[in-house]
Amino acid sequence: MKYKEAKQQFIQTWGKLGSEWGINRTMAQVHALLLIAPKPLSTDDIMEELQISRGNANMNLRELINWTLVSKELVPGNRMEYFVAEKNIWEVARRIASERKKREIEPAKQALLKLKETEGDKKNEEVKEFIKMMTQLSNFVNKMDKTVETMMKAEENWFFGTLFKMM
Amino acid sequence: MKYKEAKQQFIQTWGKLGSEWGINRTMAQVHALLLIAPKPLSTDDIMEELQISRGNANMNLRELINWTLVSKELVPGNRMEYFVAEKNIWEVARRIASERKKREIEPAKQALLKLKETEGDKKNEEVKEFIKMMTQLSNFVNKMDKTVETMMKAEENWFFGTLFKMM
DNA sequence: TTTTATTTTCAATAATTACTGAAAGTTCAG
DNA sequence: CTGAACTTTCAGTAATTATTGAAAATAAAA
Repeated sequence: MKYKEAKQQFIQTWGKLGSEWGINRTMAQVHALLLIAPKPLSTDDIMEELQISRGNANMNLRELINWTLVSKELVPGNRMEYFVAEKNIWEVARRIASERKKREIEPAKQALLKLKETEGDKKNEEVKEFIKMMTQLSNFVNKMDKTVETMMKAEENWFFGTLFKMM
Repeated sequence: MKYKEAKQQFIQTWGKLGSEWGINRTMAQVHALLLIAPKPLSTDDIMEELQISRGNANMNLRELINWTLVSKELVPGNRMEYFVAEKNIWEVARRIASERKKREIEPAKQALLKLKETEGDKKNEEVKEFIKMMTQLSNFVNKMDKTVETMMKAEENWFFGTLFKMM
């Protein structure tokens, strides 16, 4: 496969994967573009490559910056803003994990913790089942949370190395 | 908090978490309802509880069955279909991981593997950067894939136990 | 300061995704 | 068989989510 085709296919693949995991498709495509760019890209570069509007490009770039996956870079002698992505994939994975933990897991964890304390007749089958399930879920989410924390602190080779020794 | 309120809140929480991770909100809500149900539920029960149409309830139940998270259960002396969810959360997690691996990770993995073999001038900065990134991503996805495989075979206490010894 | 370049915002609109409800299909008791 | 009970499908519609583009805001240069 030729480079140009491969590039387009990567952008599509990354966009599709993102949208399957609840990430805006265009945001994932902008990320893909920056991941493979050997030099910083401007908003206009991104608009051109993905054929999207300035507003769309701008919003998704800001969002990628919020996710700490992309940062601004000043190109000397140039007023325009340029953007670069974090290129180390382990670091990328850690940052995504960290953001999703903060945005989605933690709130769910808090909610489950409260729900575990539901009042009610402990003899009632429904109430019993409910509390049992909330307890199970709460325990599980806590363990997943700790796993992500371990990952966030860990160095890649050590993490997977240790993990694969388990197998 | 009273049971009725807690139940509604759990359904909302689970639905929200699902939709944030690319799962149809209603499907997640049906799942929530079945997770806390002490007895099998009929399509009508679910329509009533979630205030949704028969078509919607039916489609989401089928989809949950495809995900192997829910199964049909025949209630003797009754023609109607009843549904139960797998209640062991570790098992639920394994099945979700297994399905997402199959549906989303594997295809991406295959695509990256092909893209790594992109032809082109190896002196060209863009081509060099592209191949470097595809190689990194491919390696990473392979490791994640293996991790999920380990998890799928493992018993919960052993898995988290071993993992937490790492910390 | 004024002008010009650039970024941000957001109301209007488009695109996508999800839902309804009734008709068609299936299953089973009589 | 036949008909009632129940399930599935899917065209039409509703709801949600994403995008555009132009005006407002900001920042740098003249």
